[in-house]
Amino acid sequence: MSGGIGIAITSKDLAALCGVSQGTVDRALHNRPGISPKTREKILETAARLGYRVDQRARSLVKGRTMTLGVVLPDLERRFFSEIAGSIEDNARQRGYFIYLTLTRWDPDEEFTCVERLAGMQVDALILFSVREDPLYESYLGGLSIPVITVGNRLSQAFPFVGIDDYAAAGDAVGYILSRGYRRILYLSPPPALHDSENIYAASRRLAGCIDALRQAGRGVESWIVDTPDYLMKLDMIGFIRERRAAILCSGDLYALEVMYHLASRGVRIPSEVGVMGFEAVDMLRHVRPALSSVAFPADRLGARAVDLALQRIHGREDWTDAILEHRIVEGETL
Amino acid sequence: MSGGIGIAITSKDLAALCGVSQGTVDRALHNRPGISPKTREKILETAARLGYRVDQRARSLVKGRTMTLGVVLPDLERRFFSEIAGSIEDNARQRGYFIYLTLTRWDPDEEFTCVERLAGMQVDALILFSVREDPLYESYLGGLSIPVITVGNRLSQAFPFVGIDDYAAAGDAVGYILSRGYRRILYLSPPPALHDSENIYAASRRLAGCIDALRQAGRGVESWIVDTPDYLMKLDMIGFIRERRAAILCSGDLYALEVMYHLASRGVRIPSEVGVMGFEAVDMLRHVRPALSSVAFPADRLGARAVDLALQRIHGREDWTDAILEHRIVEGETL
DNA sequence: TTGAAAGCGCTAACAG
DNA sequence: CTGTTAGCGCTTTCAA
Repeated sequence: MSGGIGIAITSKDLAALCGVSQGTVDRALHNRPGISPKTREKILETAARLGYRVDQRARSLVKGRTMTLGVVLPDLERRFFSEIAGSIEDNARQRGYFIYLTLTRWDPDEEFTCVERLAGMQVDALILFSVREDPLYESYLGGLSIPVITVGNRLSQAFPFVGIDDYAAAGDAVGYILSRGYRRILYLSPPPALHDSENIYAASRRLAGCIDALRQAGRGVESWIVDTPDYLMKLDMIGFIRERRAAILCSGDLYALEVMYHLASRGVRIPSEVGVMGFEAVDMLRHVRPALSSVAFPADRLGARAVDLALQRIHGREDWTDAILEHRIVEGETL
Repeated sequence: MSGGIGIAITSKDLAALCGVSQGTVDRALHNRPGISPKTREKILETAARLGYRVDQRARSLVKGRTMTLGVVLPDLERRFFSEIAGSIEDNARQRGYFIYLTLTRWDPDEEFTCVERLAGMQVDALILFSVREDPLYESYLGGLSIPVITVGNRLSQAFPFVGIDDYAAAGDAVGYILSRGYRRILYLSPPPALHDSENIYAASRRLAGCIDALRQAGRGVESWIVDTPDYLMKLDMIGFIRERRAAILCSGDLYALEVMYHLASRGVRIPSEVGVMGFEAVDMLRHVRPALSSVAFPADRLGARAVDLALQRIHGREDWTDAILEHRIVEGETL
């Protein structure tokens, strides 16, 4: 035995071996009525003995459904994505669906390629975290013969969306920071879009939520926004920050870790001198000290809802509504 | 537009619309010889205009290859798995393959289900991190009509294996701990198999490597093995451990974090009182203090090699050899 | 250069 | 109860 030397057996083979027609074999295999117990028994027995397995792609050709969902994500590095991918897989498999997983690496062109190829594979629906922004692309997606569900990063009202309220989440984060007594707040935002074709919906909603919350906080609050890749250098205005207690709200836990690492190397103490808050609440970090204050998203439920929506649309239901699930402030030790 | 209302167009439609035969359409689409530039142009033009896309599953039926790889992993929680999944996806996609991702949740029965369903989908090869141990299962896998590549956890010599040398890695970890001056070492091992059907190859190799290295270290070294789920309680012999400097080698970074968290809550200082070492070297933890000493696996290269092997076997090459890639000690601040 | 026909493996509809 | 036929969408002969 050296792995994969077997020879596949077809329903036609089965028919020949049992001396019946293919139709009868089919009846036995999917125990449908209109077949005598004897013949069924015989067919089932030889099928089992020979390890017959129905060819799902042939089946899908006639059934018109492939029982697979196309999933398009930027990567699996960020815990949010691996969590949502896991959740989608779980839910899909439990309902008899497979998932084709494709990663775009944050490249809008790559995303198009992925979608195009998945469409060629005739997936029954698409679950898409889009990083692409482009009216033509949207009408292209709308013109596909399969339902498209967007997740995490909204594309347009035309497609069902599953995600959190990023605007409110950022606002709540700011609110939490304020409630901890900070009056000097810096928001570390992802850089603005490099190209027109980038979809930064979630990031811009967060930024807006942050700005508005800071504005509402009124005169007593000083604030900064940093959105450049050299943010660590920018933070070396920390001499300045250290003057009086300031807090840094980071648009992701990973950035928060980098910031904390950087601050630590500068001898800044957290949270006594500078407070830090993340965004995403990576599970693994629950075991790390100091525990990072953050905003948690229900990634597993997002994945479940995305699959729900996909299956609903597959089964022809047109009365979908977006699913905005609740975020949650995670109180840690860094504020 | 409301997402997925388009109607798919077939090569037959194309033929009718252009007033040619399906065969001619095919020649145009895959620019094969035997067609006049004119007709080709016309066909290509209408194909583009109508958004024709070849149905890959129909194509696969006649071609005999689905251009998809089945990937079976325990979960995506552990960074090692999400990293290897990402790497497999990257490499596969670059070579024109899709991946069906399935997760077993560490359940041997679930694993069988996944493999069985993937086989039904006629994937061209299987990349499998197996948690199942069972001679029947192995011969079942060997009897499949597709190649099986094992990754991370060896199944048997019958299947190509891509992984690291767990035995040596554990030995090196012990060696590193010794080199840091520790003479009292505790190894935190995953629990032994609960059922006969569990494949704990990697874990047992690590344990063996650890034991042998400790034995070789000789008389001057005291050691303990803990392999029960209540390991944190067991660690509360730390009053004892604290007597003289001891080190805890954990079979995974996550355990190491838990241990450190636990020790911290007991007021034990790391590494001055107790040293801790992990296994896996999760990338995100590079930004966490104290930086965890650990053993790194080249997950991305493992994924790449697994895809290589899969494609080689798909293309009929039988002269495979296992790919044992190098691990690396990551010097952190916890030892 | 093009068309017609057969077939991949399966299911569904209609006869018998 | 069972067989035959047609067809899913494509590719691949083999004729014309």
